[in-house]
Amino acid sequence: MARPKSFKQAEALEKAMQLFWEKGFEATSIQDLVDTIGINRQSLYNTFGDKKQLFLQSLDLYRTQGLEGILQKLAEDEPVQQKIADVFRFIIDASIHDSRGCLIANSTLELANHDDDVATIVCDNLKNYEDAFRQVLLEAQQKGELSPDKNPDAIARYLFSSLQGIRVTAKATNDRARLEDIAAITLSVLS
Amino acid sequence: MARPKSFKQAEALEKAMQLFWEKGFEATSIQDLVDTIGINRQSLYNTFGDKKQLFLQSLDLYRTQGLEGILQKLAEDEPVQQKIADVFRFIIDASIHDSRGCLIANSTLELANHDDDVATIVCDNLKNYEDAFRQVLLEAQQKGELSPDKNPDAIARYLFSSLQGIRVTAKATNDRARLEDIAAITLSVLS
DNA sequence: TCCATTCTTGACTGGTCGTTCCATAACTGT
DNA sequence: ACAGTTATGGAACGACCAGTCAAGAATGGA
Repeated sequence: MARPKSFKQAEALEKAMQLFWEKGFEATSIQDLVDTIGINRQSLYNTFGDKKQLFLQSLDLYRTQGLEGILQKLAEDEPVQQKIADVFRFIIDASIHDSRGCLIANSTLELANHDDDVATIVCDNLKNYEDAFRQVLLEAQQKGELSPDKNPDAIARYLFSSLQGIRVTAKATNDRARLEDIAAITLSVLS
Repeated sequence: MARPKSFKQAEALEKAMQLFWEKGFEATSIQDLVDTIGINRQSLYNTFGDKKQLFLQSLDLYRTQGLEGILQKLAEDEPVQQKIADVFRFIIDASIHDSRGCLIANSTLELANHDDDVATIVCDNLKNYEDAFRQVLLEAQQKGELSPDKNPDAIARYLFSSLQGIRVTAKATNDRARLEDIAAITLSVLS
């Protein structure tokens, strides 16, 4: 039919995502992307559209990957409090080993109040995480692992907000013990 | 001795800070600053140095102003839990009325892992807030308003981290009730 | 084999970036 | 009134920005 692409689109998008994650939207130039992805400028435009479209696709890829990881942890056959603690431990590990933090959070603060498309993805992400936590908390109440006095809706929001806080705090301190202190107190409201 | 400036330096810095707060560091151009501040390009360079120096001065101005506001609230002659609740209510109000969020948090995620000067200010800010909370929590323990079982150090860290989380969450939802739910659960660990 | 289609290449666009130069204006102390 | 000093204004710098163009290369189907 026609000449095939000389690169894999999924791999290229992954590289773009990594670079946006490293540098942020504004600080990443098309030239940076061309160099990092290793494809030609025009191929980039043909495949992904302009810079903002490529960014949105990168952001959505990150969101999907991240959510998937969390959902897996929450689907384990373990006590709910332990599963949620695992999620917090995972985020703390990630924050310490990777100074880029969270691409969603970075993009939220950089762009969400000026760009509706970014705001939509950010909002979806919030909703997905809160839903995941809420569902697991409801199950916990059914199993008797969580007091029926607690409000799963509100706690789900609280947990997500706490995770965001930890990610921001982690950029100001690399002290794992401090972050674990925060997580421990956060999780104490579950018992 | 020489020709005096035709503008007030403090006012110019305030305007620069407002603009950086609105747009972020990368998205703010020197031309934007010249237009917004209303002074000549060369005067800007003479007075504040280059773009990054001006940004650092703006960031430090914001940090000082913000900290002062919080310290005032924590110095009131009221029960400690109420004072801390006031701080949270204040942050929620600010987050809802001002979509720019927190300049420190914005700068943390945009720049802290690439710029040591920004990281230093961000780190100082963390320390100042944690110190303020810790001191107030220690006083609370002395007055019997807070259980001696609690660890003021860890709770101080936890409170600051929670505030950051709320500021990030507020960019994804403008629903005041949700943010107040989060604050209520956060503060429940004090009692 | 040849055509239609798509991908790749590299030069190129107009515009904007942060920063600097230099001539001139305006002020103070003498 | 003059000298010394600093502020101002506007033009200019080279570098880089996001995005486009046209020509050639490579493929699959007929």
